[in-house]
Amino acid sequence: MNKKDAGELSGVKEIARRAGVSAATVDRVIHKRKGVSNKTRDRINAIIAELNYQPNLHAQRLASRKVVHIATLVPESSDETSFWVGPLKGIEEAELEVMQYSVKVHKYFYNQNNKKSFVKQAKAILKARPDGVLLAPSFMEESVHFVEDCEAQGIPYVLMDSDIPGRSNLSYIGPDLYQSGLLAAHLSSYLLQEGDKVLIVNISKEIDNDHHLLRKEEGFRAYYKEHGREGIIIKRDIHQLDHASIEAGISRELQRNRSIRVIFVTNSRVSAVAAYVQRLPQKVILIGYDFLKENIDYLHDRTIDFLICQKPQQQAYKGVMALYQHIAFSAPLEKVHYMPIDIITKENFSSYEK
Amino acid sequence: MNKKDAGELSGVKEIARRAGVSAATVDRVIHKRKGVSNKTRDRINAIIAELNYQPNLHAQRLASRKVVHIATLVPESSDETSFWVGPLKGIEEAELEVMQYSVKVHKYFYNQNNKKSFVKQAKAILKARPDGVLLAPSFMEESVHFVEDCEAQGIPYVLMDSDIPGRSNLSYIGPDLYQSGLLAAHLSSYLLQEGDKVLIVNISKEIDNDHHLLRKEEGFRAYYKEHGREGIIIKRDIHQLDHASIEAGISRELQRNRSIRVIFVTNSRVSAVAAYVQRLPQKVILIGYDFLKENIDYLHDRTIDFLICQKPQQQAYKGVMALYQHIAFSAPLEKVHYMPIDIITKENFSSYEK
DNA sequence: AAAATTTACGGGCACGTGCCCGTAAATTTG
DNA sequence: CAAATTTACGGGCACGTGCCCGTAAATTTT
Repeated sequence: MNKKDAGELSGVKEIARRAGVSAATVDRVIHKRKGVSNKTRDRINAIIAELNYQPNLHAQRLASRKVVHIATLVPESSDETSFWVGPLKGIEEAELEVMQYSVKVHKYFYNQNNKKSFVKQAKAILKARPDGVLLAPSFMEESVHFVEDCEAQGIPYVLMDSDIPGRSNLSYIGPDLYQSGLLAAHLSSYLLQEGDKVLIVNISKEIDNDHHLLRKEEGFRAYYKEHGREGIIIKRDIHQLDHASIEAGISRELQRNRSIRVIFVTNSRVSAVAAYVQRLPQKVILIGYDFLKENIDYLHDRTIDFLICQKPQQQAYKGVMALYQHIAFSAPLEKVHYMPIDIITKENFSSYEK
Repeated sequence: MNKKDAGELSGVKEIARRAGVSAATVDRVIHKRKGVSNKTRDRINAIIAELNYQPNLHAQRLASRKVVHIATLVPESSDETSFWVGPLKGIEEAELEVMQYSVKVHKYFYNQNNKKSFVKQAKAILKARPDGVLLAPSFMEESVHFVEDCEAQGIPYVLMDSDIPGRSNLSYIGPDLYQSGLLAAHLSSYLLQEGDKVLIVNISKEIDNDHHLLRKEEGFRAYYKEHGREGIIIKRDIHQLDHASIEAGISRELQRNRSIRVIFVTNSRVSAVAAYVQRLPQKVILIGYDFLKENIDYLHDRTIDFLICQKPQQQAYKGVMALYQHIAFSAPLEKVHYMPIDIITKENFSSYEK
């Protein structure tokens, strides 16, 4: 680690020297503040372009006396699913990393089965006027509303886990749900023998509003349609989340159709299905979603064969970081950032990075 | 973005105030320099612990007048495989990110088929005395030697892509090769019907020295051994890299054994196998390694069914960054950091993050 | 043409840390 | 016990940027 060759100055001072002005004037040009004659401004801008000046982020952040406020709005983790523990960890990881640099993260939570709680929290955020918002939308109509309010107030926001269909021009970090369904279909296609059937299972209180499930199912069906084998798909919607209802739904389908060999559960509730499937005499292949304790347990004893996962923790982490970079350093917000689609099996789950 | 509530000081100055000394003295304690009485040192250390003081990295980096030199030693990308383009990109990505902060990355390359070139480059690095080294080892004996020299000179180093078997206590970022073979076996097990066989293909000039291939094969075999089905495995080593030799090797096995249904190629040369398999009348399932243009093309037309991949670009990026963090901020070097094992198919390759 | 205002710019401090240099006080040496 | 040396500490500048404040010069108003 050698000493730096000192001597020539760099950054704003170097620009100032070349332009024959003071650093303060260069600063005014960079920040587009007034108080500089057009002539000087042009001269300085030319030099900035010529040197391809990039500000030193360390110095910038150090000198800035601003506190950045970021608000996050995600579901609280419930008994029904521990999925949201992951994103929360991601948020906290990011928080820990940036908090010593004058950034505050304000965490808001809503109940996934309760629209009102979402609206209430959204209102609270708007009142607090943060510098940026990370949102995991669940209730489509209300989410659209909230996002519009943010735009009206000029608050940048990032969506995660699920986008809002039909709306472009916003920043999204999360899975490509359609591709994810396609992939599940591709995987399952290898496992089917002549005459076998596939059962798609949607488990949600509001399936019709659940963009997540619907989009995955679309992708899944699209694959078999492309291959002219739509006929082998059977589908079952289950609107109650308790184990008894789920078991009843699945067992009915299995009795009705003996040749079901693969079950594709479109979300993380796959463990509830596994609890039933485990007790069956015949082997049924189970494909589901998300790296959760309860799912991994069934993966471990091979009741669940594949889990598809999209790094929920990293999603949230990246969401917060992207916002921070955008606000603090005016870095551009990527329009869409699809997370990789990971396939987890008994063999590789131990090295899976959340 | 509000103004920060000014008033109370923070960092070193706050510690100094509480201890009733100057900031310079605190600084001496932090950096373990002499010139402080034991009494004062203890008092200051207590306060540091109490406040859980973490230095401001922005200020630290800004104030430091050191230039950090990092050397990287990886294979040059050849006609035979474009694999090393990925890691190189990762290195350059990291370089771009840190170069404005007084970090210089010096890139050295060797020819994978030429031990001497490796030794020569290694020597050149030692002579340049960098602050850290990122190494992708190929020739085991020579790599061990190089690593020992680094240790002797006190230069921290990180291995990537392949570790050195039997040596612990070094930093490694890359795949868990054994697990990777296990996973391939698990995948393949779903695709086999009664009576089918699996063909393992190793393609390398120095198979016996190639830790990569051997370790993957071990994992693969272990899976079938565990399930009492070792008998279905057939193996073929191919020592020449040209297409004709590869084709000859594969076709011989296929003729000898008509029930081969799955071919597992233990490295990125799978595309050469695909070129042959594509022309066969029957469908053979192909599993191979690495996200390369030539492999993706065959994935796209479904000649290759699965590619296993371990984010080569990210490996290199993380390697450089880990070194930088370690040297510049004396962050700890993780002993082992296994990259996730990703399964790439036609459906998900477009969202794969290298 | 003098006064009031606006424009255009420079000086200088602050952010938190690293580190050189100067100097009283403590200790060792003659 | 004075002189030489060592120890223990404080002062202060630098890193590159942000931004407040002061002030000549240019422009407008009376």
